[in-house]
Amino acid sequence: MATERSTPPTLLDLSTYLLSRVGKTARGLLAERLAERGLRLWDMAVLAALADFGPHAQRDLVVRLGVDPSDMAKAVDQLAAAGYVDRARDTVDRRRVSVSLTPAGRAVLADLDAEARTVQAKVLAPLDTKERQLLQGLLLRVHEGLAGADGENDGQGGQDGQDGAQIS
Amino acid sequence: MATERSTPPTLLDLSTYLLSRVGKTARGLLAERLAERGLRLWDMAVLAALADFGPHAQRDLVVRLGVDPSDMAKAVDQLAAAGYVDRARDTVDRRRVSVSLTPAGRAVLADLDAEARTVQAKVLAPLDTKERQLLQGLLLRVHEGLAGADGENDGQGGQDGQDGAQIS
DNA sequence: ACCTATAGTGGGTGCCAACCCACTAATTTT
DNA sequence: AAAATTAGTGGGTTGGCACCCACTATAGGT
Repeated sequence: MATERSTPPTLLDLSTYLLSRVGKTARGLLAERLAERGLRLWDMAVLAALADFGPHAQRDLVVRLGVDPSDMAKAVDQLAAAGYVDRARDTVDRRRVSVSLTPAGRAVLADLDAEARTVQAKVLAPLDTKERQLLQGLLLRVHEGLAGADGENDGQGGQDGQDGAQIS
Repeated sequence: MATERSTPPTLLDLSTYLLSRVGKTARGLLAERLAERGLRLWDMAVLAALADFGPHAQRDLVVRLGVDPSDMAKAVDQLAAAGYVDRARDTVDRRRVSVSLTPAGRAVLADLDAEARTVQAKVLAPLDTKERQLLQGLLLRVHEGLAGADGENDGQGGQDGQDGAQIS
């Protein structure tokens, strides 16, 4: 029988395609794990930001992660409900809400990180250690490039422009 | 002022994250271009499949690309309306609809391919030619690994399982 | 012919990401 | 102290993807 599941070479030849395809799979697998804990991908991003940079005003999280303030509010809300972060009004500027990681939050993050690495191992299975590092390095540079050159937000009519620095 | 847009190192250290992030950007940029022509990412996949493997019964496209038959119907419908593919009932088995690329379709595909390469150039800007090839090779292997290892459609309980070979 | 299986379609669902606006509360400016 | 600005929220919209079911038309087996 002819038609097995095979991707058209035209596509396979496009790094863009591979990137997008593999990326999506990776994202999907990870998201699946996170979902088991009732979290989404960028709840993890928030936790990571707090862990790496310490407590943030919610506003700063918004800036750092490039999400809509309104969405951030929802995310933080959820994380607070789960006990992973604390929300406290800033004493000096009482408009601000200072968000900080709880021990539970730190623990979950470690957990998620472990999960991520498991997924990673699965996804990158065909590569040996050296190659993985190579890939990591290349991706990192590409990522940095994107962050910098993101420049021309031509704001085309599109209703779902994905400029920002979204995670999920 | 402190908080500039910087991604938490915890995340940057995860290839999974980079993959997903960069992949998403790539996808986004490409999708944006396609959208200008009223196409979506996997309209392109359909065109590519037809170009690479010749006319397909719609059913075979479904198998090859791993999409829902119903969704394929819609996609083909749209492509046909745009004049990029021809739909003809198979003379031997009149249940089947044979889908083939029109010259217009072929032209658009070439066009899209060019667009994709433009996007690619932008995304991979930080890398030199050799590195791009390296990346391409690594991704290709990872992709193959995923295709193979995904093995059985385990039909996990998940509500949005992303098994298949989806493009978009 | 009858029954079952297969190809394609149409309609509709749930989920999630990304946005946007209107509103409150607190703060800074004048 | 009024006006303007900024932080956070709540509510709701849009669009895409993946999925599923019911239905028609055609084939094939017996």
